[in-house]
Amino acid sequence: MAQVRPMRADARRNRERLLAAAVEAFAAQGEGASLDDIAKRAGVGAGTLYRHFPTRRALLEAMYSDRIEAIAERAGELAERLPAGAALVAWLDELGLGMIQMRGLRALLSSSVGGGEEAGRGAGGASSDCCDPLRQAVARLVGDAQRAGELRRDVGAMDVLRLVHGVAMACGEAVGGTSVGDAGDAEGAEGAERAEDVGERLRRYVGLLMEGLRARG
Amino acid sequence: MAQVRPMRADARRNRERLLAAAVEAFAAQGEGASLDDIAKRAGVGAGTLYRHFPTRRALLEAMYSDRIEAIAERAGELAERLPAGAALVAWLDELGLGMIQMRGLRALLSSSVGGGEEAGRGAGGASSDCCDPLRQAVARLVGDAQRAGELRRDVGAMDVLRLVHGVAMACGEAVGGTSVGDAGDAEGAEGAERAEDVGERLRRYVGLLMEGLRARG
DNA sequence: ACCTGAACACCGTTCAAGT
DNA sequence: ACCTGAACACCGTTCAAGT
Repeated sequence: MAQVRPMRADARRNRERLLAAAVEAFAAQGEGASLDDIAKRAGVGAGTLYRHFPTRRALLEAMYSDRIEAIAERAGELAERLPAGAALVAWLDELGLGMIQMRGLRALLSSSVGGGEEAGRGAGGASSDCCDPLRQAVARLVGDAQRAGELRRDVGAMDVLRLVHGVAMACGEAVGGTSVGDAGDAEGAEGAERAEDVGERLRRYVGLLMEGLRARG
Repeated sequence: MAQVRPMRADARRNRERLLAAAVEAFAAQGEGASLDDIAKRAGVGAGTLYRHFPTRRALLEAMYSDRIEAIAERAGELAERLPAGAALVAWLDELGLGMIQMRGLRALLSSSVGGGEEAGRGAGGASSDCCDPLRQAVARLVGDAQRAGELRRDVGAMDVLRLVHGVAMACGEAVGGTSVGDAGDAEGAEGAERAEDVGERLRRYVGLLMEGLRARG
């Protein structure tokens, strides 16, 4: 699992630089930022990027895997502190906010959850997946809520994940952090909204959704 | 609104050919089919495509405007034949199925509804929009259902549109009609599912969603 | 008035040559 | 073992030349 032999010092440094540049680029230009551009920002050759991250998806996974695991771990904390139904709602809010903040994560989950066609699945063993921790987390919370009689028993964990994913995608685009002074359209980020507004909308939508998923007494 | 002067015969013919080729290409290759390819299929020069459809979005709008209007008109029929709540559900099912069948329509609605970043809004007067008929249709059905006491009054028509759009996006990719024998991955359309399965899932999800949106008596 | 297709810019991806 | 960067293929877009 871990590297058999530690990476050469320059390789490790390049890897870090690439990841940092990628975070910047995706934040500023959204998904589909130019890979060539990322390599240049990082000050490495294009080939080096491909050596470390053979696909765009691999790069996204590396960027977000820490954050994904952190979100997955929150499930355990919430499950301890809150009743099962509330824990599920709270966790889904956090997941949705994560997807709104990290544009790339949406594409990842998209292909991981069977949602869309962006960020094509890697060729090969399609099964192992960076979103596995999320799947496990939602399975646990959904199971708890069902056993507690707070959630319909005719929906599965994947249904819940898919629905929240869809809702988050439908919530709109929050205006990104460091938007570079693009020479493009005037009027600034047309159509984008204040991050808080989008976040609030997400919570409303997750609430409505949960209303439908709640077990009827 | 209508053409001031009728198009020259060859122009009209090319336009038809381009639309037919586009329908084929989008069905076979999904969104983001090559525009150059579409021009070649249609047997016209690349410049001709741009003359008729300056942006990818313009092409998609022209392709789907008939279908969009047909769906919008269904709202009136359903409103006459069914109680307000049932009419809304039935119409949302049809809209969702439309979005699943027409991959391009999802991207259109995405940008139209403030959902995603695909299919960038056309520069210029962003207000007029091919999805206006859908907006009007949903506004009518939502209003009816609210007046009939069958729908919460704290949600707006756009909320409903966004939610159903999100749910449809989350439903997964139906396997397309005429999938050309691509030399790509083995195993056929990996991850795509039988159209009926996706359609059934959509109906389930719309049902769950409506459960949350229903007015509590 | 409209069409053609060569030309240009840009991006992803590969690979021979370097250290 | 890893990096570089030129080279290639592909796609969107424009525009001078044609009819």
